[in-house]
Amino acid sequence: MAYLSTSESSCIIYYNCLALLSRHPGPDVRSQWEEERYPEGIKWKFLEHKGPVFAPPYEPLPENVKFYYDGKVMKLSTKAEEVATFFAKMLDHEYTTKEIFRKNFFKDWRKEMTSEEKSTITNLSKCDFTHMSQYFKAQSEARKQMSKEEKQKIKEENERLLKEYGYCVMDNHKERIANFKIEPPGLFRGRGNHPKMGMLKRRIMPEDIIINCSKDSKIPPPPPGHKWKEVRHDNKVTWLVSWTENIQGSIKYIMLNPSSRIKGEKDWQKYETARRLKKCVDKIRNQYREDWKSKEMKVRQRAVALYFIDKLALRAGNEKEEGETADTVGCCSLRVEHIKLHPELDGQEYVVEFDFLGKDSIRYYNKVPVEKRVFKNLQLFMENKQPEDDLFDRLNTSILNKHLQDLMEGLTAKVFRTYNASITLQQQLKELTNPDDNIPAKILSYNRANRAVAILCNHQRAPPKTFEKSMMNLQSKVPPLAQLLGWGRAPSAASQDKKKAVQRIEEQLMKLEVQATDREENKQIALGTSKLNYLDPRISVAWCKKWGIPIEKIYNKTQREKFAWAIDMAEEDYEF
DNA sequence: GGCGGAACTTAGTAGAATAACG
DNA sequence: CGTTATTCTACTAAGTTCCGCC
Repeated sequence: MAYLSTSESSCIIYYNCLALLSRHPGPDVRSQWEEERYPEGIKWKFLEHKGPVFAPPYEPLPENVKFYYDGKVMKLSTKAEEVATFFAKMLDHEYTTKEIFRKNFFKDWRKEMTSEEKSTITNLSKCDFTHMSQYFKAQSEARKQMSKEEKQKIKEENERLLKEYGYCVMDNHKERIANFKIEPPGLFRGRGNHPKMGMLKRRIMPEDIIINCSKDSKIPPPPPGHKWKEVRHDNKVTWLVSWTENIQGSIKYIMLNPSSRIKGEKDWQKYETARRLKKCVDKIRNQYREDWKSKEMKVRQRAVALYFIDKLALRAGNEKEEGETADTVGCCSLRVEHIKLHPELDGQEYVVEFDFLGKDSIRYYNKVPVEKRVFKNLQLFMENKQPEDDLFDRLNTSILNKHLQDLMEGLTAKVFRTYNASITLQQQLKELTNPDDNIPAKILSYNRANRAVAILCNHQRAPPKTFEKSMMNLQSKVPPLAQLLGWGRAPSAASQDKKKAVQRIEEQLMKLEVQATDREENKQIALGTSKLNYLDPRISVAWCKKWGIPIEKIYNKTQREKFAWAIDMAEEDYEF
């Protein structure tokens, strides 16, 4: 078959094949196609790459850059100095004032010291890193001031590195690697109130590295004088390189770029699963509403949790090991203290007030009117419990997902987020797009639809530091234009040229207003995450085709590469 | 079921690159 | 053309899911 072709053009054939399938997205067709290519969990047949790029070795500080302990100059050993520089580089950051950060840092730093240093340096507060810090600031300033030629040289070196290490060959396709550089050593910066913040992330050596590639490929050589930890040939996984990180003891991977076949296919599959949910979501909703009445507490809890996941797009919420990570929760791990019940609030009945920290310690705050049965169940679940007790004490993600699997093949909690995000975009686009609008106004509508999803998924960002100023700048452009318009309108018998000029200015003015509105509404909302991970790109592609919007207005270059499959397959009548 | 490990997706942010401005 | 605002990319942390073992 065409898509098994090994020729250079097979990439195009592959996409065409996807396009063909998209018009007949039956499960048999796809599994047939997948089986042909990769029987039972086989991810590739050939994989060749150059291995990772290691962090540059530590360069000791120049002699004249001093570290002071208790007011006196102290020369540090190379190892201790390196760790000290990590701290010095973060001196301006709030992190370095936090008790936990300082405690963790100091403990790990001491491990790198010589016994002499260890006996001298016993109090972090007596350490003076300011000179080191100033040196680094000067360095980064100097980097900014570099000449064009010097900057060009660095750029070329980066390009060389990318060219040599940034690509691999997987099944006859040259693919871009997402992260071919090994994470450099430094101080761990967790998000939120992380118990391990400030700990030393150690330097990764070739001896830590597991290489994964095919037997018949050219195996990447370790750096001279070094050995890999292991070379394996596991084609049931997609990663090229892995190592174990020392903070949480978890495994890190080097994998392919989102533009790669293997990621694109998976992404497509994800949206197909969400579309299958669309077909049975009504039935599932009826089912969980029935389950609210169940005799079994476990079933009731499951049904209420699922209602939250569906209605509020909450994450599943796995249990976490206490003291290992920041205290954050998702649906199944909600505690009594995270919700407040209001039989009546602001004229609404049965309101649940949510207030908890979710992924990345982003706060979820929401007041939601729920159905009476849900409310009564919640009261029941909270009876005789302490604030720190689990709300759903008979439930976890594994129980929930097992149940979901029974309702639909491939259904898990996160599919609801994908489904609700994508269906919301589609609905909002239908509702908000005004056919008579010009392109900028239509794009504003698109962004608003996107924003509705971001709000649903609680995708927040810190307001940009220059937000107020940039708003002012934008506003200040309006009066001169308006004035110009006032002049242009005055003569009653305006020439053809003048009319055109007026029209142009009106357009500019309108564009400006649209821009200002968009920016204001976007202050604390991050659109990127939903765009990249939750919205079926075919919805956006179809919308662009339908309204004659250039796809570049919606997706930048990287995004177009990631969504190449969708851009190729979706027609203007695509329905999620 | 409970647990730990492995693999993979999803997440916000810092800083680089690029565009807009004067 | 240099400076500043905005956009994009790289980075890596933090989730979810699945699987094998007891």
